[in-house]
Amino acid sequence: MSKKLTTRSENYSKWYNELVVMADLAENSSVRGCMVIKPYGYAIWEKIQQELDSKFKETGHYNAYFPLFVPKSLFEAEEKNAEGFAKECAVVTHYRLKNDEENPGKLVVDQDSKLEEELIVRPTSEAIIWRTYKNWIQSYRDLPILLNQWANVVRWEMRTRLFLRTAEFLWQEGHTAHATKKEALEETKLIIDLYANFVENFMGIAVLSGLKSDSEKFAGAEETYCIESLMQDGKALQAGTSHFLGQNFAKAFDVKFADKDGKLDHVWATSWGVSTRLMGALIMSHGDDNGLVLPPKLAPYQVVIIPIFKSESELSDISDYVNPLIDEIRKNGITVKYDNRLNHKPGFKFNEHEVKGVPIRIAVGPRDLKEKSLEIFRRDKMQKKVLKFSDAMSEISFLIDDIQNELLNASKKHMDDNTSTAKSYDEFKEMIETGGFVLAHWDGTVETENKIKQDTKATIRCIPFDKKNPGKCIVTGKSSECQVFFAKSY
RNA sequence: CGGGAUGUGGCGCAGCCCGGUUAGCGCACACGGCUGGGGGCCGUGGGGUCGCAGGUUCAAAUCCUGUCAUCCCGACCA
Repeated sequence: MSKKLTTRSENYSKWYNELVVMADLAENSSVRGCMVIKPYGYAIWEKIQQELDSKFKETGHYNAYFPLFVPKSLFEAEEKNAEGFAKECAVVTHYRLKNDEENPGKLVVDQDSKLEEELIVRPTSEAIIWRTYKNWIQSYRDLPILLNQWANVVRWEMRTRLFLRTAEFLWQEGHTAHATKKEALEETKLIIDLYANFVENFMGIAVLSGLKSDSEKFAGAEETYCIESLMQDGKALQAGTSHFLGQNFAKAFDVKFADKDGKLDHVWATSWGVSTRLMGALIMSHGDDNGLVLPPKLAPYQVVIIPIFKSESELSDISDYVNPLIDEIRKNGITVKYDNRLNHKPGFKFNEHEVKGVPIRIAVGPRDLKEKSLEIFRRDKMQKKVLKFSDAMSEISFLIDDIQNELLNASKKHMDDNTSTAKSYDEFKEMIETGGFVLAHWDGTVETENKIKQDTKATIRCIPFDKKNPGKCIVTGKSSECQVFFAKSY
C-alpha cells in the first residue's frame, strides 16, 4: 500500500471541512458522534439520492415515510433483529419537561410524564414497517409491495467515526413484500446489482459483491448480500447491503396473504440500504493530498471558471468573453460555476476548488483575451494546459467522461493490485498484514472464521455468488466449496 | 464498556511537569495601503477566563477529585 489516505489521515480537516463537521452543539452535550453536513457535502448527498431514486423508480419502487419512533413491543417482535440492535438503541421514556424549582431558568424531566411504553428511536425500520404491512396485505393481489424510505436512523454505537459510523446517519432503506421466495430472492439480487452498478458507474468506486457469512449477516435476515470496496489504506468498507428476510418478519408480525387457491401463507420479505457512509467511501477512494476528488457525475458543479482580473472593468471584459462558453456548457448538460467573487484572489479560488474536488477548472485572464485562449485543469490528475478558446467545449465534454472513467479504472486497478490468493495459512497471515483482499478457501464453519479473526483481525468480507472452485480450507484442510474474500475492514 | 491520550478566541496549537505580572502564537476576521496567471505583502485593530463542577491554596489554565465530550487501540457495528 503506497498511500495511507483514510478518514483518520493527517489531512483530516482538509478532507472533510468542506463537507461536514462533527456536531459540537452544547457544553456537556451528549449529542455524541453526530455530524453536521455542510451545504457542499449535502449537495453531494443529494446527487446520490437523485440517482438512486431514479433507479429505484425504474425498477418499480416508490418512496414512502414511516415514523421515527418504534414502540418497544413492536421492536422486540422479531427476536433476532431486536437482539442484534438492543445494545445500541436510544430510548424515549418521557414526553415533557418542566421548570426546575431548585434551579430557576433550568428545566428538568417531568416525572409525571413517563410513558406507559418506551419508544425506541429507529435503528432501522423493519418493525414499524412490517406492523404497517400487516394491515395492507390480505391477498396475493396486494403484492408485491416495493417501498423505499429516505430517513435518518440512530444507532448508539460505542465508538463513532466520522462518516463511517456516526450515531445518527442518513440513509435509504427499502422494504419489500412478496408472494414467493423466488421473487424475494430476485429482488434481493436486483438491488445488490443496482447498488454495485451505481457505486461503480456513478461514484467511480470498484466493488466486489457477494454473500455475507452467517456471522456477518443482518440481524433477522436469512441471507445478506453486500458490496465491498477497498480503501486506499488497504482496508475494506461495506458500501451497501441487501437482505433476504425470508418469512421472519411476516411471522413476527403475523402478515399472511391468500394465494390464488385461497391458501394462507406468510409473506416473503427483503430490505436493503445505503447510507452517508458512501460519502466516506468516496473520500477515502478518490481523495489525495490536495483534498477531495469528485467524479463528474457526483460533483455539485462539474466545471468552475475563474476569471483573473485587476479591475472590475477587466472582469467585465472577461465575463463578456466567457459568457458564450458558459451558455454552451450548460446547453450540453454540464453544470458550471462562474466564480467571479471580488473578495477572493485567483490563487485562493484555485485552491478552494481543488480541496472541494471540482473535476474541471478553467482560468481566464487578460492574456487569454488577447490570444483567444484559456487554461483548463483536470483535478484527478492535477494537469493543466492552455487551449484555443474554440476548442474548449469539446475538451470539457471529453474530460467529463474521461475523468469519470479514469477514476473507476484507477479504483479497479487498486483493487486488482491489492487482491491476492493465499494457498496456506502462513501466506494468508502475511497477505492480510500487507492489506487488501485475500482470497482463500474456507471450510464454511463459524469456528474457523472466528479463529482467523482472532489470529489476524481479518473477516470474511464476501462469498462469491457462484461457488465454483472447490478446494481445501487453508486452516483446517477440510473441503471448501469456493474461495472467499477476506480483509481487515472498517 | 476496558486501556491510552486530549479539551486554552472561529480553526490549529504553545503554556501545565516545577501554581505567581495584563494567558501567548499561527491561520482566519475588521480597517488602510501596496498588490493581483497558484492559498499575496506591510501596518493597525477586535475577539478567549483556559470543557464543566467541586476541592487544595494567600494565589489555579497549571495540583487533586468527579463529570462530559472528542480522538486512538480493543470489544461491537452500515
